[in-house]
Amino acid sequence: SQLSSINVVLMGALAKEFSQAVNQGDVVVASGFTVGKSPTVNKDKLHPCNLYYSTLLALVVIYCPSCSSSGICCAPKYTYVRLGDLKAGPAVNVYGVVTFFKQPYKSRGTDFCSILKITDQSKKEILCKVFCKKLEDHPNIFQIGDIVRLHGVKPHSYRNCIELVKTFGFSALTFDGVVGRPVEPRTSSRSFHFDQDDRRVVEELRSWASGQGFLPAVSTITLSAVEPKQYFDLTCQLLAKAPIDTTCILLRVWDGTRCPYKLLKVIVEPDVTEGPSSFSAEKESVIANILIYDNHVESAKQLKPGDFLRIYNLRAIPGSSKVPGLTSTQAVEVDHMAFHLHGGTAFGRGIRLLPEDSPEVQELKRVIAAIPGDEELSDSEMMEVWSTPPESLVPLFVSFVSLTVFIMCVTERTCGHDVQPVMLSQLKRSEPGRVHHVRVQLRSYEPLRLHQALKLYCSKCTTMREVPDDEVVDGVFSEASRDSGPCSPPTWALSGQTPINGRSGIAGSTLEETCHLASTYQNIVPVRSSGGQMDLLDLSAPFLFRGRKRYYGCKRCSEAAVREPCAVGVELIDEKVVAEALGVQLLQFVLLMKLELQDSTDTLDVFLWRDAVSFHMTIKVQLSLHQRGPLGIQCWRS
DNA sequence: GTTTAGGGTTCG
Repeated sequence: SQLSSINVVLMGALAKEFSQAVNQGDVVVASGFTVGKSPTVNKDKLHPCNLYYSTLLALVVIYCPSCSSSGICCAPKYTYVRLGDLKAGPAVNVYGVVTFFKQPYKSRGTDFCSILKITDQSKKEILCKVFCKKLEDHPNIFQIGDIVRLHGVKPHSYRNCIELVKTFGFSALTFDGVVGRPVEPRTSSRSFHFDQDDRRVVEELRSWASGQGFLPAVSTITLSAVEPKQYFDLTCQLLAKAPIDTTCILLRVWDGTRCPYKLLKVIVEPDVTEGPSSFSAEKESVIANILIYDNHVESAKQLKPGDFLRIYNLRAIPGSSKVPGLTSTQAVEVDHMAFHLHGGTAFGRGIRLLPEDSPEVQELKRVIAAIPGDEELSDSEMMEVWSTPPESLVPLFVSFVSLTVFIMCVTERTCGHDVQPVMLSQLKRSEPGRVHHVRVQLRSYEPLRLHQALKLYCSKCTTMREVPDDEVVDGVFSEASRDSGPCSPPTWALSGQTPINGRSGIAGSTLEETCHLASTYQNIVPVRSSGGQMDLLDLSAPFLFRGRKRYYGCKRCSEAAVREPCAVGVELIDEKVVAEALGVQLLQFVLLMKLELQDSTDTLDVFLWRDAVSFHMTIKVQLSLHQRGPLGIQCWRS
């Protein structure tokens, strides 16, 4: 229509309230009206449509431009029916305390189905059935005792009982049911009506329910309190997960407490594990392996390491346990506690993600933070990570998809905190060598993976090179083994006490064998036979293996030869001692990053590089999980 | 203005 006016039809209490409040010239905002044909269009030639008041949704706000008075809200009062007064008939609105619930699950039809039972002061217990395609439209219930407000539910009679079924105009708000907690509605609705009366209803239901005794004394059980054969709800953080077979997925979780029973170990391939494939022995001892079956596999697939979860109706199974997907060669562990989430939805069985800001997650975070030794990675642990072959780091960092870099301040030794920030355009015009502060936005950064930032640096010739990947190193090893002929190693090289080791005299060892040896011997120097003499490998490969760490030498600056290290009187034979003995110029691990910064005036490329061991001071880097916040590992380097 | 499910432990 070209017409710029339209009729709005109000009825009932809203019409009365509106007529008392409105004045000519007021601005009116009408929301939630339905559009219908105007029956008078032929007579009045006005707009062919009218806006009609709809009982469940209409809201009118009046604003007076001349006096700038605040808007007057003429929303109709929603009316709520006591559960004891429900009769089969048109849609109603209700409040109730949740006494039973099933997480939304995929129905055989087109929607997800939520089942809940609610009660109120009338003590009538009513079953509610909610069918919605979108998960977020379902009531967001975490535990028994939560309070729901349901709009647009239709009372039906089924087997002589009144049930409520979601109908058109359905919406749900959920509240924590604990007396004293903030009254904050959980909902995906962008707008909803909630006022002091609603608050009062929630608080009344809370205090009524607290005296009724149907709320569980402890809402969930921790790993430390779980008993064999028990069914329980577990609030926990997901650390890693791995598929077992088509009907089973493994979740590795912890809740910050130690289970008094031995926990089932499940061995899976590291390359199918999402999240770290292993943890320190200390951490492993508090990690529970949970086998998730059948219909729950689908929801488990959506979870990410770092997520906080509640698993409902988990079963603790003592004794031997057959794990699907494992071959007969893997020993079945007897007397270890296994946790199963069986198929089906009986007893509310299911998994749900808990939001970061929920009191349960806040509490869980406190408990986890208090576990000794689980602070952020120490420098040595970080170094451990950095000097590990990049491939094995990938699972650890694959989830770090967003990298935020805060330029905090330059260290006190080089400038003071009173330096005023300058714009980038100004900075680019200034003379070199001066110290500046900038306040900028990070536009992009490279590399995207932390391990890719790791380089090898020679402090003598100041060149930098990439850390070779295993394929390259493998090549050097097999090349060396082809060359190997007989040679007589010096006697000192055969002793397990010395830092020199190699399968000299026969053939060179493979990279894999060397890594294996490195777990037994403190220092492994791979060697090859060259003209009957023992020689070092090409310096493209590490010249030294110490545990999981590998050390490299500079090809340009080393004058390498196999010599006995003069380790007499030296207590610790470390990489420096070995490098010196072999005439190898040791390469340092450094971190190199490129940042693209911008402000309103210009952009600037910044290269950061630093000794990996003392990477701190100038930059504070927060690595965070992009998805849903919580972190398996939160790294703050400062 | 349809259907789905309509609570009540797997069977690994």
